[in-house]
Amino acid sequence: MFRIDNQSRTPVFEQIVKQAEEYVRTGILNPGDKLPSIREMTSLIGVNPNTIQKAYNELDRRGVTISVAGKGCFISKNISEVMKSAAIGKLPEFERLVKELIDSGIAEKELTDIIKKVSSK
Amino acid sequence: MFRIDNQSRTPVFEQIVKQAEEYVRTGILNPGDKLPSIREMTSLIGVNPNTIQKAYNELDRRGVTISVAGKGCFISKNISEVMKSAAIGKLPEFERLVKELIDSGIAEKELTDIIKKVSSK
DNA sequence: TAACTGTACTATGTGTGTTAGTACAGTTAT
DNA sequence: ATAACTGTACTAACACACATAGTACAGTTA
Repeated sequence: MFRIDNQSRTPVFEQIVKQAEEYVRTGILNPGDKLPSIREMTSLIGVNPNTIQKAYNELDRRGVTISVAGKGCFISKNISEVMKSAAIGKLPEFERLVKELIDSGIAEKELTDIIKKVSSK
Repeated sequence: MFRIDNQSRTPVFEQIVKQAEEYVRTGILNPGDKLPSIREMTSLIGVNPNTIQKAYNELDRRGVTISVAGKGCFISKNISEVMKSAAIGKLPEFERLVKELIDSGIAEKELTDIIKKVSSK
C-alpha cells in the first residue's frame, strides 16, 4: 500500500504524507480507517520509526488523521471537508501554474482539454 | 529587479532562477538581454557570489541563458522555444494537480474559470 | 500481566545550501 | 600592454533538514 522511492529527492516522511492523502482522495482510505502502526509501517517499508512518526505527526497537524496513544492513527471523520479546504488553499498555486503555462505559449484549450479528460474519469 | 525572501524555504539560488524565468515569460527580459554580472548581483541582493554562480549555472543548464567568460550572462536567442518546451514538460505536473483538486471536491468549472481569467489578461 | 499503541527524548551521520576566500582565464576599453 | 571588468573553478567552514539508532514513558486492549 505504501511505497517509498529512495531515489526521489522528496523526503521519505513527505512521501508517506502525500500517499496517505492520495489514498484518501481516491477512496482507498476512508474516515475511521486505521493506518498501519508506526512499528508495523517500519517493517513494511523499511524506514526508521522516527520517520514514520514525523509523517503521522504531519498528517495529524493537517487534520487528515487523529492519532491516539495506545490505539493508533485513524483517518479523520470529517476528512472530506479537510481535503476540500486543503484543495481550496491550493487554488492560488493552480492559478500561478496556469499563468506560467499560458505565458510560455501553451494554448488555453490544451489546459481545458486536460481538465475535461481528468474530470470524465 | 531581483528580490530574495530570506524567510522562504526555497533556496536562494532557486529563487533567482525562478525570477529570471518569470521575467522572461512576462517580457521584462528579452533574447540577448544581459543579466547583472555575478559581482553586481552580489551587491544588489546581498548574497554570496557562489550562490549567484549556482543560479546562473542552472539557468545555462536549462538553456535560458548563455554565459560567456569575460562578457556576461545573456538571455538565449531562442528563449521562447526553450520556455515552451519547458512548459510542455510541466503538463504532467499540471494534470496531477488538476486530478488532486477534482478528487478533493473542486468543481471542473472553478478550474476552467481560472484558466479563462488568466488567459484574458 | 502481556502485548500492543503513540509520544518524547538524545545522539549521530549525511547531504544540501550558503558563505568565505582565493585563483585563474577570457573580454573590453584605454 | 594595462586596468577593469566578465565568468569559472576550486577548497574550507558552518547551518540546517532528513534519516537512523536507541531508549524510555504513557495509554489501550485482551
